[in-house]
Amino acid sequence: MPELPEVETVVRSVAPDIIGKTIRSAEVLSHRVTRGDHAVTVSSLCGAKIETVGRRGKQILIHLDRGLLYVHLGMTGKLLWFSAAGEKTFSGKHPRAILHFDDGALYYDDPRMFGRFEYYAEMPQLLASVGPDALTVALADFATRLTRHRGRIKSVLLNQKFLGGIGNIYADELLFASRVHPLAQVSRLSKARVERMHVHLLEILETAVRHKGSSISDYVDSGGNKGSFQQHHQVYGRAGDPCSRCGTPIRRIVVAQRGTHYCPRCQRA
DNA sequence: ACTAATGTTGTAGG
DNA sequence: GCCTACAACATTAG
Repeated sequence: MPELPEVETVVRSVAPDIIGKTIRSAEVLSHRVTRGDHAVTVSSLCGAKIETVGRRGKQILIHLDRGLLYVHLGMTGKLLWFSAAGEKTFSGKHPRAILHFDDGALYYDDPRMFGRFEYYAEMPQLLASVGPDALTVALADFATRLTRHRGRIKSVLLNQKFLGGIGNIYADELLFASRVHPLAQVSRLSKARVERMHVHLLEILETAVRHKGSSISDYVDSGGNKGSFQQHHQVYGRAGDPCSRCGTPIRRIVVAQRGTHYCPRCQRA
């Protein structure tokens, strides 16, 4: 569900719901999503005030006046805000954690439970291993970091240690826009090709954020609203469809255990 | 019944 | 250590 544009959209939508508010009570319902001692998590969260809501790659960082709430949406995680005033939005069917405020409640809903919802008294090391954010990385940084990785470009793009935030959808869309074959070896990419990839990376992510992300199956923001960038996908989920550039059918292969979509004519090996 | 799904982690082998 | 492939995690939808 969530790559950088979706996570950014969630952060932007949930921030005004909770910033400056105090958690009155907390419920933790899953031992998989929230690890450690649930009683400690609940007692730590109770009475804490939300100061800021931020993001690094796909990681959501909710800073409290005492510690940090770390949220990763995994594949199917959602943060849903329920206003006590009424206007019910989206009813999650798999709540894994709930924060109650005076004027509403924030639900962490996640059917597959691949996500995380964890409290840390101190800044965790989780963040250290994630590379710079893909939305703001400078060309020089992008190019330098690329040379430190080897293997297939698609695999490297999915590696969060390289850049934070790119997932399966945006990796495929970026490679199509840049006309790079997903199996291309990173070491063989020309300087011009790398520059082109950097331009398209920022362009695609910014556009996707403007469209509030891609709603492929059930992704929604904290108000239950879907994104619309899926309407602009050129290759992702379009196997067999004609390429928008040349008309050749889009092909689907598996790379790094992920479905990978590309145009065999526009993206030569 | 079978397959694939927006993600990450651990294991084994090269 | 880095890379690849594979399995695993748990659930839903086509």
